Amino acid sequence: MYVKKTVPYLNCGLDLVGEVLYGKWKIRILWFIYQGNLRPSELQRKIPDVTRRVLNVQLKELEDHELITKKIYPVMPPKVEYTLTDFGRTLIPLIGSIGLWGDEHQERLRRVILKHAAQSSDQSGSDYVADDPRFATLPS
Amino acid sequence: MYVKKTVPYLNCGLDLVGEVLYGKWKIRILWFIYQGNLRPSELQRKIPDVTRRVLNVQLKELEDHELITKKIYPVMPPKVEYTLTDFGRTLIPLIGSIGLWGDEHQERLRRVILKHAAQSSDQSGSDYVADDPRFATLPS
DNA sequence: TCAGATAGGGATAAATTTATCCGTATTGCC
DNA sequence: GGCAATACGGATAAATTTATCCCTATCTGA
Repeated sequence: MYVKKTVPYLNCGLDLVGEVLYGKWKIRILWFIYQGNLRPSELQRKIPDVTRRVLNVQLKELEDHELITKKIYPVMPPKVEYTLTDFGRTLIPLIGSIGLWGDEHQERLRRVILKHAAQSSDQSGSDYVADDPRFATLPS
Repeated sequence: MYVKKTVPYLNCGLDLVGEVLYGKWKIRILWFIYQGNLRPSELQRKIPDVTRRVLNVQLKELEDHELITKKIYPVMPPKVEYTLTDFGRTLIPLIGSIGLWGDEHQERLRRVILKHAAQSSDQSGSDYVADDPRFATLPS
């Protein structure tokens, strides 16, 4: 298991949230669990792009951070279910709003994301350069 | 400049948001700009743990994604200011709520984060294993 | 008997992100 | 003159995250 070499930066609430929610699939995993996809195999079908390995790793971290709970049924073939903890559930409204914002701005987001991905060589260089003569020298 | 080798996963609003907000310092940068810290040097003082290099990289991405605007004053020594775009500003309420949630749950977050960081070898293994005999075999 | 479903995880590779180091420029201050 | 402040970005290294590959187990159904 990989162990961090740098110390986390925990100054404000935003930093703390980052620490537990930063992970490529974490927010989506929480959301799908909330939607009733409790078993790892169900989650994987919902998010085909994660590999099972990575899904397990992120689930473990969410569990360590007490956002979800793992329940192992001692049966064969194996059965495991994850559920949101009360703590994890308090995040749902936030995740909901974030998803909503994304949906509302879907087109624009898709445009800007695709524009600056891969080989799209955009040379517009649209930085605004103030040409106001007052700024010819920095006001002290 | 690094160019991605994998295609982005853009199925729902949540995926889209992830694409523009995923970056160790991005949310905090947006927040500090919102708070009036417009110049790169001011931002760096607010977030001492980012290096100027990385700060520039993330600012560039936020700019590419149209969340902030860069204004260059042609003066010497150089002066640059970033501002939230109207689009970027629509994110502020969300970021505000996230930060609030983090503040509210500050203690718990700090605890779970520190517990599972670095060398803290916790062997509690608190997974819940159902011992209900009904699950001795999987119900079909 | 063999494929497929279920779930887990070690070792390792690849991708990505973040950090370090250094060089460019100019002005002002001691 | 030397040093700090302002800002930018290439080359490269280190850290971190994510992915690939492979092996373990058992049961069901074709």
